[in-house]
Amino acid sequence: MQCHSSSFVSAASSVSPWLNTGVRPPVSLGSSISTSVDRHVAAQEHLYLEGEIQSHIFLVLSGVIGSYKLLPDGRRQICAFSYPGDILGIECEQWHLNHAEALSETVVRSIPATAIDKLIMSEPGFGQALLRITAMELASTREQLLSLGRKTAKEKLATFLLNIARRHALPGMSEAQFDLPMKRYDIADYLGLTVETVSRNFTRLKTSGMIRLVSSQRVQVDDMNLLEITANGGDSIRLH
Amino acid sequence: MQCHSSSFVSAASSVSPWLNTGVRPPVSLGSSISTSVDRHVAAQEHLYLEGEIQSHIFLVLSGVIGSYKLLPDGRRQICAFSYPGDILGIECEQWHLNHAEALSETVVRSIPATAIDKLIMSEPGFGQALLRITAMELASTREQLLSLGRKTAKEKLATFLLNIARRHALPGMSEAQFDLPMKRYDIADYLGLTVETVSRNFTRLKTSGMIRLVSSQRVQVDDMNLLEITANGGDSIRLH
DNA sequence: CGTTCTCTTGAGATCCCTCAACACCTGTGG
DNA sequence: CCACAGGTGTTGAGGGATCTCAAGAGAACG
Repeated sequence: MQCHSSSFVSAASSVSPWLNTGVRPPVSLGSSISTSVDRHVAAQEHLYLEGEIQSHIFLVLSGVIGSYKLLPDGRRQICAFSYPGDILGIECEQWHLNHAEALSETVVRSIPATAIDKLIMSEPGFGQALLRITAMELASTREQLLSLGRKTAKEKLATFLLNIARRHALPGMSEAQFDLPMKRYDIADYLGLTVETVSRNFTRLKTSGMIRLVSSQRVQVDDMNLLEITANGGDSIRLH
Repeated sequence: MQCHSSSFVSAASSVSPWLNTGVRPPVSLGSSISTSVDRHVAAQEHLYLEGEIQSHIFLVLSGVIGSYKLLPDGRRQICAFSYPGDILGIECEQWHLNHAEALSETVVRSIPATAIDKLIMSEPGFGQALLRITAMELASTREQLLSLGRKTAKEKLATFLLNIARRHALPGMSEAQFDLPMKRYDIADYLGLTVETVSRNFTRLKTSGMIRLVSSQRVQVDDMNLLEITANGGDSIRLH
């Protein structure tokens, strides 16, 4: 289930000021990492478990990985979905602080931690790239905090769909239609809701004319504008 | 209201592998930064606003800073409290992605972004220290996601109090009693609740014998063990 | 063409929110 | 010294969004 690859990500990030100066180019990691390995991961298979020593970091090539935490009684919170192009597994400790599970059939490129360490020390721009990746992850996690803490179920779902739509709009692809690579149960655990509430709110978004479900896994956005307004709570009449 | 200081944080972090090898020392930033300035900030005063260009990063010396996001209708989510010793203001963009407000009278050391950039490029261990700080911030934000998404009000408050107690236990201080440097309203916006619910659950924790309120701002923990169990949902009988 | 998994829909229960009143504290001015 | 005002915290009553429990509808697969 493994095939070797000679390079990690093609473009190397240059050495440049991190904070205040200069343009911030899209992040891409290091130069050639001869030890990286592409690995096929079946749906439901785990990449790592909480508490395990962090031996690799991963670049998602296809599919989705869910990083999640559990409470003792089984309640689950998915902290992040990692889509193709995303990096996961960078931790502040030597062991992993959450579980990582493939939510669909997935291919990841796994890079040994030792290789990362070498690059950090040898290639000056590499550490900056890692910092930028981590800071971006932090920013989107904070965005998710706002969603979990202060948005209604309908707003949460609209926000989630909007984010996926935008991510799909990157190349020349239409942002109007896309696949949801994860199950309703996973969406629920990401949004801090139950499956039933997620399903009910899909229906509400359909009824409001924002989206259609081509299939239960494929979404067609009919009114991107209204979806965006809904995501930010703009359709509710709240005075404050 | 400003007094100059000659150094930022005394200890310099050394150049060492980031990921898998070696011990991970407690983080401390850079060597002498001659341009850093200590600044007194009144309660309710803002350090920066969302969208502003990021000109400085800040080290909290005393008090608390709240980093928060707003929805158009005024709903607020505090993403993080920054206590003495914490760094805030590291962003993945050139502008700030959230507001930062002093929640009590506060003193911060502000370091110009230009100085940070110089250190990143000149001192090899510095970028690693920033990376570790950001990764730690990400880890605690994910912990907060679990709280917001999956915990009950009582569990959220217990988790919050437990975290503060642990933070205060660091030197030789007792973790049993401490001040809450922020208002109920801020705690509510941090936990995704209303002030009333926060207040009611303070009462519930009191009634359960876990804590006492010396004053409304000062907490005495009587049963740390039970508090911890409550924080992780262990006192509710849930089978799953 | 069952079996299983997933998704949707319904009905009732529950936790938290909303609205409201009151208690407490502090500072101010009479 | 007291009256008052404003900010803060607590408590109560009722309502509503989401959860729980339950059943049925679709889709995937051997």
